[in-house]
Formats: sequence, structure tokens, C-alpha cells
Amino acid sequence: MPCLPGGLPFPETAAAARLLVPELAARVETADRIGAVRVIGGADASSTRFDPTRTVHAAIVALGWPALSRLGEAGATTRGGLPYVPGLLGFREVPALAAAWARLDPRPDLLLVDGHGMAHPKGFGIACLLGLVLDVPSIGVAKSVLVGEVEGALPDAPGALAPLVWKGRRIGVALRTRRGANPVYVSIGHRVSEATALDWVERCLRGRRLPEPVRAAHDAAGALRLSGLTALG
DNA sequence: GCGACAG
DNA sequence: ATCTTGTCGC
Repeated sequence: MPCLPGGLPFPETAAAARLLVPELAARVETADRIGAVRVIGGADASSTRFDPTRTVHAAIVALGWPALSRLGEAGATTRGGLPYVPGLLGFREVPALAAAWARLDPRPDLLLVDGHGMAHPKGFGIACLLGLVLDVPSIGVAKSVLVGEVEGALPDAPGALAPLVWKGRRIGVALRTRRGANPVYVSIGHRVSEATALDWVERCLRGRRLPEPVRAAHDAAGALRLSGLTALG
């Protein structure tokens, strides 16, 4: 039950969410406005497929930079929110993520979010919404495309890049993080430029396909779902 | 109208 | 997102 910037109530229906997107998207900052990054975070959520109760288990991990050592972790569970609707993922997961954030210590200076940022039909993916709600610099890291297409070739070599374009606009970038693996799609979340976003994603890879903060958050969210089913949430 | 569709 | 062990390749 977080609050949207401007004191707006969090939408409880997909229709309400859609109406809010334009004004929220207008608040997204695409230029760098980040302080010193001493703690970098990863955010992700886990849920059970076909769950009529719409339970969402979210986790945010706090890792120290540059060691990427685990400094903190927090989880939270919500029920009865929005179902998954392509384009509105943030409205489903952010309430749980915001609750996790409230319990987290230390608080990350930068957040890597599992899912798109501006590489979204309305330029407002989950990384944008979370960054806006928490007022924290954020980056979108997705494992597949929502809209747009990768322009040109993407060599099968670590570090290879190719723009993700949609309707003639560059909305993000495909990054080959590992040889032989599908690329990840990086886009602006909030208060972080695309170039800076790419830098941080690459610096957090540690030789794997997904940046460590996202990997850690994914694991934490999954563990919370498995154990949280019988314990407190 | 049909197909696509983050997680 | 999740169901799931072993297996192929670098």
C-alpha cells in the first residue's frame, strides 16, 4: 500500500493504472542524478502461477560496492493486488517491493530491477515506477523483449551491444553478457542515463548472464515464496 | 480482426 | 512467473 508520488493513491485496477501512466511517465528522470554508490541493490518478485489469491513475494537485496558482498536483505508479501498484465507489471509488484524497501537496511544508492524501465510501450516499465515511488536511482534489466526490436547484429561475444528500437525510437539496449546466452535488455529506470545504466550492469556481471544484484534478488524472492508459504510473510 | 505480450 | 534432471558445450 505505497503511495504514488504526489500523494496519489496506488491504483487497484488495471484501468486505473493505465490512466495514471502518462503523468507518472512524465516524472521519470532520464539524466544522471545519483550520489556516490556505496550500496547497490537488486529487486525482484516471485509468485505462483495460476494463483487466484494473487500473492506476490518481493525481495530487495543490498550489496556493497565494489565487493558485491551481501549487506542486507528484506522481503515482503502482498495479496489481492493486480494480476499480471503485460505493460502493467510494475503495478502488480511494486507494492510488495516498496514494503520490502521499508524494511531494508542499509538502503541501496542504486537499484537494479528485474524487468524493463523505459523499454516499454509507454516508456514506463517497472524500473521506472519503482524508482519513482522510492525516489531512488533505478535501472531496468529484462531477460526478454516487451516491445521493439534489436537493431542490427548482436555478436555472440560478451560486451556486444545493439540498440533496442521501437517506433523509430531508441528505448534501451540489448547487451550480450555471456557467450552463447540470450542477451539482457537494459533501459533507463529513473535518475540514471542509459550509458550509466549500462556501466553499472556490466560492472555487476561477475561473469554471469544476469548482474549479481538481480540474481541475488531473484533467489531471495524465490526462497521467500517457498518458505513464506508456511511462515510469516 | 489477429497476433504479441517484461514477470 | 513456474513446472524440473540431466546433459551438452565452452
